[in-house]
Amino acid sequence: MRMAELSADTGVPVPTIKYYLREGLLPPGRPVGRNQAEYGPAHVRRLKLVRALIEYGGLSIATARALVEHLDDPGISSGDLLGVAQLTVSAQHEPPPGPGRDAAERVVEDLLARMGWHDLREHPSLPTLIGVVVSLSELGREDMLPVLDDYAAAAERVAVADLTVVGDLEDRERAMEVVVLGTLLGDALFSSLRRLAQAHVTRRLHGPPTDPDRCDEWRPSASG
Amino acid sequence: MRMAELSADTGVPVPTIKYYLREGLLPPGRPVGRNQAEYGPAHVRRLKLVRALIEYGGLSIATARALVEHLDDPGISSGDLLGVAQLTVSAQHEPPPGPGRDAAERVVEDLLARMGWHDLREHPSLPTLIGVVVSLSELGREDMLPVLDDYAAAAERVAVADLTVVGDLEDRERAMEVVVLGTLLGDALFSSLRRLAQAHVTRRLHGPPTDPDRCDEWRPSASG
DNA sequence: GATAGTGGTAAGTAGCACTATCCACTATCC
DNA sequence: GGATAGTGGATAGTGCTACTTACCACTATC
Repeated sequence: MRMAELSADTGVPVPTIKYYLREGLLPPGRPVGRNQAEYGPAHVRRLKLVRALIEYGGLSIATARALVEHLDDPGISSGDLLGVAQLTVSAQHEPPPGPGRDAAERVVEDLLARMGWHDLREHPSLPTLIGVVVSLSELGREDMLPVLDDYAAAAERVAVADLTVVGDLEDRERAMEVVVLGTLLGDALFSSLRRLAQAHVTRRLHGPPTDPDRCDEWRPSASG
Repeated sequence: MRMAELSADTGVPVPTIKYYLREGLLPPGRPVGRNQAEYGPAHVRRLKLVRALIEYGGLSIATARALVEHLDDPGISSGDLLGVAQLTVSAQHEPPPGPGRDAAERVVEDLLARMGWHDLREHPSLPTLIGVVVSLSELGREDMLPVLDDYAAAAERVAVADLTVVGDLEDRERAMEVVVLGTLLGDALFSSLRRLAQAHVTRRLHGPPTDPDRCDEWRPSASG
């Protein structure tokens, strides 16, 4: 398989494939002659994986590279990879110190205690969680904090489902892929479902949108 | 209140405030003299809101502007705003047509039917959902599709919690804010909680990460 | 033997989110 | 009342990212 076929199979333009090769997102093909190389199904797969991570997982090129490097690393377990995937994907939003932050930390600590989630003080997602709570408090929206318990319960349910799928696999390479895809595409999956569920629940509670002139705002048009 | 105080209260640099004023993210102050203007608490609030939307909601400047424009629009209900918020925040990922897409559409349709979610055919989040399913199928990860039911059930639980908070409010302006914040910061909130839950569940099932040398990869360091 | 395609590299581009600089003017402090 | 810092407003520039274009010597194919 040459580059044109690789491009056709994945929908990724040839110059972009060259770029990904340069950036190490895609391993080079098996060289065959001075300026010819052979690509296989593994390249198609990797390219689709990278595109999915970037498009739906919202990863940057650099983050995607870090992830696929770990994917190729034989000395890493799927549990470790989960941590790496989580780290690479969590933007570090260190909230500014102050009384607001201290209060938010207490809120989050209490939540973790209620859930029975222990020893997560070092987790890279904690600062983001605390930062969101700080923002909500500064905006005077403490009335939104009680939903944290519902969110956490739902999150635990999702996590159990995630880990169950991984647990069924003994093939290490596949397990790693499931971890990465589950962590990253799972976010996109869940937020889509959340929006759909919101629409469903809203309609059940309040009926359809009140202003018929605005229904077209649900369609893809402007202001994206 | 002058610009310097506005900057001090929010942590946003003065040139950035000027930029936001130019871009319409922040309404101009009440003019007082030829080159002086007065800002109030509403400006502080709006600025914090915008920062939260951008930082934790991941919105672009253009999307944030579209949202705050709708926030100021008196002729829009909170139900409509939910739709607008969802639309502005959902990146439109139209998956390419083909047999893979048809199959994915059927998978999603069945899921919606099982959940009892009707009349969502036009919802802007559907293409994203279908796109993720297409990606998973193309990567041969159909074994991840069964978790969709768990995700959807969790999403419904979260949506009910979301809408309950909104329903408690009669003040329209506050309700709109809750909708926007809930939709956008809720994503960040939930994915943080999901990662924490994954860590918790993983540890309960498999014990701590196997390779102690890799534990430092949980800390913020490289490869972001 | 003409043409299209190949791998590889260097340079260019478009968009985004600021940031710097300048301006005439004003408020404030000594 | 004069120096200084700050104001609103505009234009231009910056740094980054994710490609895209252009070019090269070479090769496969018609």
